[in-house]
Amino acid sequence: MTAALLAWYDRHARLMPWRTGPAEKAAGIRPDPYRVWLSEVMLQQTTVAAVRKYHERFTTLWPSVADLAAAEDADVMAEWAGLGYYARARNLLKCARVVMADHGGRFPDTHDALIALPGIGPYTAAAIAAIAFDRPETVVDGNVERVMSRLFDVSTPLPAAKPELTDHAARLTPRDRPGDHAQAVMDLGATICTPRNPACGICPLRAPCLARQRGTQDDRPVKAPKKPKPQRTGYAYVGRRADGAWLVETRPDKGLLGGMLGFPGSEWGETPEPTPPLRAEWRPAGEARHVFTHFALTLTVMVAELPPANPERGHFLAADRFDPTALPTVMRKVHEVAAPHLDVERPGASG
DNA sequence: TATCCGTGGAT
DNA sequence: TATCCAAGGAT
Repeated sequence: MTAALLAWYDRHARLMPWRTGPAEKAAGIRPDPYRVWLSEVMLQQTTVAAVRKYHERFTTLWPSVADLAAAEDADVMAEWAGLGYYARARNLLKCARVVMADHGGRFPDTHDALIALPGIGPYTAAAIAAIAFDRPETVVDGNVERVMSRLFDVSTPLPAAKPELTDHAARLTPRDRPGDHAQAVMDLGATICTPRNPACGICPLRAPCLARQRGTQDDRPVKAPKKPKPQRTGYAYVGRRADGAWLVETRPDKGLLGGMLGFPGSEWGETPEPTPPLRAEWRPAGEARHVFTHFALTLTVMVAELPPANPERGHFLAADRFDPTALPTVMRKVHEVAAPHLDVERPGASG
C-alpha cells in the first residue's frame, strides 16, 4: 500500500517553494529545515494557496533563521498581517530566537527537541522531523485524518477518533522515505481524497480503501456537531490629525489579534458602551463586518479630525508610515470604511 | 477535554 | 447567503 502511494507521489507531488525539486531530490539533497519549519507554521489551519506568497516574502526578507531572529517584532507582525492566527507569528519569532540561543542556529532534528520549541506541537514536530530530516515520524493533520478514516472506514466521530486514526497512520509509516510518505498522504488528501467529492476513481489507494468498498466515503470522517456563532458588536475609532497622522494602537500580546496594529475601540459584546480614545467630534462613518472563527462582529466605525493632544489610548502614526496592509483584516475593513471620510489637506498639495 | 485563536476560497 | 474547512497550538 505504501509503495503504491509513494509511486503516485513521485508522479504527482505538488511543486512548492519549500520543497526540493526533482533534480535536487535525485541528488539526495534535503530541503532547508528553516524553510520547512516556516512553511509548516504558516500552513497550520491555512491553505497552501494563501501561504505561498507569504513564504516567498518571508524567505526573501529573512533568508535564514538568524536573519529572522534578528528582525524587529513589528516588522514580522506587519508581514504576517492577513494570514491570521497571529500567535503563530509571535511564536515564530520566539522559536527563531531559541534556535539561535540554544541550538547554535540549527534546527534540532528530533521530534522531542522540536516539540519543545514555541509554536511547534505534535503535528509540526513530526512534520519537520520527517520532511526535513527524513525521520520515520507519523504526521497526522486534517488530511491524514480524512484519508485514514476512509481507508479504514472509521465511524468514530472526531475529535474522539484521533488516537484511532493516529494508530492507523503510524502502522502505515515506512522506514524508507518517511518524509515523502508523510507528504504523499497529505497531497493525496488535498488533491484526491478531498472532503467533498473525492476522486476515488483515480486514487492509488482505491483497492484497499474500506470506505470505497462500502460506499461510505461521503460520510467519512464523522465529525462532532459545531456550536453556533454568537453575534457581537462594538465601536472602532479612526482619527486623523491635521497633518494626516493616524491614531492607532498596538494590541496587547495576548488574546485576539494579539501584537497586531489596530484602531482603538470598545469592548466587543452584546451591548458595548462607546469608548472614544480622546475628546473629539466623533461621527459615524459606517459599519465594518467581519466573521472570526468563533463569533461574528459588526463594528460601528467612528471618525474624527483630532487635535494634536496626546491620546489616552494608542499613538499617532505619520501618514507616510501608515500602511493598511500591515493591519489584520478586520482592521483593514475598518480603515476602508473610515478613510473616505478622513481626507486631509496635505502639506504642499493644492486642491 | 473544551475553548480560543483568522482568513479566504469553494460549494 | 450559509456553511465548511485548511499541513494546529496554547491553555
